[in-house]
Order: sequence, then structure tokens, then C-alpha cells
Amino acid sequence: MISERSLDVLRVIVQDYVANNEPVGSKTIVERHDFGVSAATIRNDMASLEEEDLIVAPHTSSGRVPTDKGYRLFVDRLATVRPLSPAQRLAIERFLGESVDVDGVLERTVRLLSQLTHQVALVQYPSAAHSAIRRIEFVSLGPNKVLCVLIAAGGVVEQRVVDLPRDAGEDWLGVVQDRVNGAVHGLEVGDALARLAELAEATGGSDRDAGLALVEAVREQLAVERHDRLVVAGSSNLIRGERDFNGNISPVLDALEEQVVLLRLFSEMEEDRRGVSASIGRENASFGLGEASVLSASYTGTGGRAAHLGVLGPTRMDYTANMAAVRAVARYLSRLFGENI
Amino acid sequence: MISERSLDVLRVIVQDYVANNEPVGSKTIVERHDFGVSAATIRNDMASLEEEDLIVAPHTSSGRVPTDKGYRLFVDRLATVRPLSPAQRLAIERFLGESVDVDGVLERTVRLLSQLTHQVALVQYPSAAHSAIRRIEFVSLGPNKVLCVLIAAGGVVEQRVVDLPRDAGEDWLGVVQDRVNGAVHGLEVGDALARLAELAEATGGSDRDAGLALVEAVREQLAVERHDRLVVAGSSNLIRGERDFNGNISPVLDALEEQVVLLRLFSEMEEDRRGVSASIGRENASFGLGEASVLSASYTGTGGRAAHLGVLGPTRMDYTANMAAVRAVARYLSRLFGENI
DNA sequence: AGTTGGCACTCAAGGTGTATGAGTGCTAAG
DNA sequence: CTTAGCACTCATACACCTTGAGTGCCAACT
Repeated sequence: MISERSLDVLRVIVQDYVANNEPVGSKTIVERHDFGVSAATIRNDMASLEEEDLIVAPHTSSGRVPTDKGYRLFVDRLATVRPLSPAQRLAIERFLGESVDVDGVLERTVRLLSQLTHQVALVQYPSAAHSAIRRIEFVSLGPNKVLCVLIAAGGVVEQRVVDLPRDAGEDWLGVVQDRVNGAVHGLEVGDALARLAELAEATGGSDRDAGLALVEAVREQLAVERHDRLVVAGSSNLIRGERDFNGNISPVLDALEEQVVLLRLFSEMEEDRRGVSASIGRENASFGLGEASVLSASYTGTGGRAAHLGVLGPTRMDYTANMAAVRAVARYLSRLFGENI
Repeated sequence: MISERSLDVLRVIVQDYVANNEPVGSKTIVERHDFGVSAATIRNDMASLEEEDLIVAPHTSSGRVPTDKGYRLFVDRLATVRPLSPAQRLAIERFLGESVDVDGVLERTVRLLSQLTHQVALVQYPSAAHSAIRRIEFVSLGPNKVLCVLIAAGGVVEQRVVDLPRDAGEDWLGVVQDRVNGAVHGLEVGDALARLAELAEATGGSDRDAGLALVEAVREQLAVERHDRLVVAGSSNLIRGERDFNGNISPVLDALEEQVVLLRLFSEMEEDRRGVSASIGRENASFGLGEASVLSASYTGTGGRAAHLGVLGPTRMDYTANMAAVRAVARYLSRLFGENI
């Protein structure tokens, strides 16, 4: 069993190491913190911590550094997610105050988050799965090319070009458009999917193939939504922490461009009771981010359904402060979407 | 005056330095290239080149390295933009073959370009300024919020949320929508701007303010288009060349996120007769990219009007190969937009 | 049982000194 | 104009040493 004081030691090791980027030794601890015991005692505690694989010594003889497991314990049991400072709250209010449209808000949000945390910030587009469909518009682009524009509540717009199997006249397009709109207007995206399947079944006549192609396109459009996109900011913050990534940040930059990986990671993260979630170091190894940590929280977007936002940084990051920032920004964003747009 | 052979020397210095990342000395040159003269002679030539500020010696006694001016001369007079290898052409055809919509094509293009060049690739959204307006749609989002969707030829879609000064009913919206569509349908974006101004003038009655707000929103939407956006790929390639950036790639990453800077740079670059343009090192200093070079070419997008694409990398890059790739990709993209979408 | 001081040991980091070799400029001769 | 030769310059690498922070262990103390 690990003593109470040993956990305190772990806490200050994490804090000092994050602050100074230097392995922290027993002597440093007694100098900087008032434990009321001698360095030798701290050394004993550190020995138990090392036994539990919570800290390691990079070299035979230099201070200790938290392991991933150590960070995990710190995050789960030792860190308090304290509210932001008034100055920071003000920054959030001021930043997000002037909202224009969804794109603009997300853009601002992600910048804000990266400035607050000095890490790479990520914001997922809000899901449209539960927002009502306002209108579907077919626009002829050429002989057998049709642009299909989907407008949902909350100002979400999706577009897609469809190749039709045969030439389609403007008037025919209009008829199909009216029929489709009549079928799905006001429905939630999820329900609309089912409704369209029925519609496709019921379609007949000589236009069957072309009609099917169109309906199918709309269904795809509903299924693959922008929810699968991230807005990113602050990637230059990676450079500052390059050392922490073993000098190898290429996989991180690739992941930021790839996005799919990060979205999967987001989706697998479960919030704890404090409203934030952390995935630390090797826990991300399967995503190619074994040297990185990700903090995330979810916010409720336009459609009422949740999307994620968060930060990505080196394992050695200030979890306390960053978790606070992530949570606060997520809450503000939810509020903003709730009342405004 | 600089002798013909001296220019040859400059050429091999650029090529060797780009290939090996080592300052190249007189002895190395005579070993690797068949100049038919001795090292001492090469040294004399190098002295003239240095006098002209085309090369410099990093240390008192190690080989020479091209200056920005040297690269410039190389690009302008010494480099031949030779066609791509059949394998590369094949890669382009295969990559861009399966086109879906504008977004998809640009996405693929930028990845392709970054893979061909091993640099950061940039593709600007095609300008909609000369494409015809297909339809403008107003969708009510709330008491006095309207979503304004603009659909132009070529599948370009713009959206924007407008706050109205007063509550607007669905039917009133419909009326305005019909009037606006009647006014601008089929017009080029540029002409539509003027036409809308007239329309706003002619608007009267109690709805004047609300109508003005809507029309004004459409005008802004026409003016500020996606043309102002870049798609980026391959930023992890920056890491490989980090040394070349003096180990300081933060400003570059910032510029990639900021985009505005790069767009301005693109717009200031003029293509030469070969269809490519280069901006080298310090020439970019005012953009905060003094250690970087940018190659660009323009392509003709959907509306028939041009947008830019290019690559960004360290000053020490393979200009010959990269210029070829940029030009080839631009041509392919033009062709693709011309025939297909 | 837990805490403490003492001691020998380890090892990264930083400094100094020396050899090496690639490369240069210059000069005088071909 | 070209060439060979020579003296000179540095960056790099390596070996070597010193320093100091930090450790583990043990015996003694509370």
C-alpha cells in the first residue's frame, strides 16, 4: 500500500516536473516544499513510488519523472479542476462574444482554447444528426450533373455533386425536389434517413433509376456529415514542446491533417464526473500518439447533440490548468449555441 | 562579368548542396563533375561568384552555399523545368481520376502535390468571381435570423447567417427571395454586385430596413468568398527540413494557420513564361517567411477564373523538380475543372 | 516502525586540449 | 588563363577530467 505522504510526493513531482522540465530529486523537494521530513525519507517514499511504476529515473542518478501511470493517477485522484481565473473568464467572454455563424464561432473557439492552454486545440463540428431538415435543393450543373444542397436547422449546410445515370430536365428535377422536401421537411436527420428509404422503395416508372440515384445521394449526404471534421489551431505550440515528443512530432502533425484518427480517439473518450476526459501517453499508442496526451470535453451543439473539443500536447503538460480551460470553453460553447444561434 | 563556367559552377553548387545538405568545396566539385580544370581554377570561379554575392562560405574554411540571390539566378536562368517522369504523370492521373466534388478534388490535389514534392502543399479555392449565380435561398432560422445560401455554377456554395433588424415572416422572406433571384439569376458574381446595389436603392416601403439588411448580406457574401481559403497538406514535411529553417519553424506553422499571409504572397507572385513562379528566402521576409521559398502556379477553376496552388519549403529545396511538379499539377487541375465539374 | 545522517557510488553535463581534415587565399610558374 | 604548392583557418570529433546532483543502503536514533 502507498502512504498518503507518498501520494503528496507524487503530486509535487508531477507539478515540479511540468513546471521546470527537469527531473526532480529528493533534495529539491525538501527545499521547495515543506514536508517536515528529511530528504532521506522522501527518498524512501520515492522508492515505493518507483516500485509501483508511478515514477522513473531517466538515468541511474538523477531525479525522478512521472510515468504515464503516474500522470494517470495524478489526473484521476490528485488533480483538482479548479475554476478559471477571472482574467481568463473575461478572455473567453470577450472572445466568443461576437458570434456570427457556426464556422466563425468554431474558428474563434479553437484559437481561444489554444491560447489559453498553449497547446494544439481541436474542436469538432457539431453533429447535425438531431437537427431538423429545413430544405433540400437540387441545382442542375450540367447535362447529368446535379448539385444537392442540404440545409438543416442551426445553419448547417451540406453540399454534394451527383452524377445521374441519365439526362435530367429542370422540371423533372423540380418534381423530385418537391417530393423529397415534402417527405423529409422538418424531420430529424436520423428519421429522414428511414423515410427516404421508403420513398426510394415507392419510386417507380421510367425515372426510377435517376430518382434512386438522387435519393441515394441525399441519404449519403445525411449520413456523412461535417461532424467528421475538426478545426485545429496552435500547431506551432508543438514546436515549443518538441523535446517532450522525443524530438519527433511528425506523427502528430500527420494526425492533425488526417483527422480521422483524432475523431476516433475523441469518440472513445468518456467524460468523468468532472466533465473532462484525459487520455495519456501510451494509452494513445494505438493512434500513433504514444508520446502525447489528449484532454477532451463535450459540448452540446446546435442540434442539441454533443460534439467534442479538446487539446493535444506532450504527456508532460499542465493537466490541472488545461482541464480547467477545456471544461470552461466547452461550457461556454454549449451556452452560446443554446441561446444564440 | 561572370564567365560561362562560373555559372556552371553555381549550378552544380546548388544541385550538390540541395542533394547532400553540405557546403560544397572546390575539390568535391572536380571529383564529382567533369569540368576538365583543376580545383584551383574552380576556386577562382568561386571567388567571383562570392564577389557577386551568389554564394557564401558559412565558415572561413568550408565549402560554399548558395545565397538567396544565387538561388534566384539559378531558378531564373540555370534551371530547366523538365516534364515529369511517366511514373509521376501516372500518379497524378490516378490520384485525380476519381473526382467527386470541388472539396474532394482540392483535398486530393493538395495531398498529391505534397507527396510529389515532399514539401508543404497549398491549394487555393477557385474563385467564384466569374461563375454564374444559380440560386439564392433564404431559410428562416429563428425570429429574426435568416440563413442565406448562395449557389453558383460549378457547385460552389456559400452560406451566411444574417440578423434582421425586425421579425420577418416566412412569406415575406419568400417574396424577397423571388425578387433577388429574379434580379441576379444567371449573372456573374461581379455583375450581380452592381445589380443588387440598384435593387437596394429601388426597395421601399415599410420593409425597407429588413430588405436592405438581406440584400446587403448577399452582397457581402458575394464579395467575401471562399477564394480566400487554402487547403494545406504535408506540414509534417517541415520537420524533416527543420535544420534548414534554422530550427525555427514556428512562424511557418503560424502562417499556415493564418492563411491570409500566404494568400497575399500568392497574389503578389507573377508567373513567368514557364508557367511557374518562385519567391525565394528573404524575398518573403515581409511575410515572416524569410527562411522559406514558395513556388506557385495558377490554375483555372470552375468559373474560368484563376486561383493559385503551390508548395512551401526551405530555401534549400529542389527547385527544378518542385517547379515541374507544381506546374504539372496546376495543368492537370485546370484540365479537370475544364472538362468535368 | 518510521525517520535520519552519513557514505560510497553513478552518471550527465560542461570544460579543456589535441588531432584531423576539408577547404581557403595567395603566389609564382607554366 | 590555368595550375601546383604552401601556409593558414576552423568546425568536428574524441579523449579526458571535474563537478555536482542524486541515488541506495546501512546503522543509529526516536
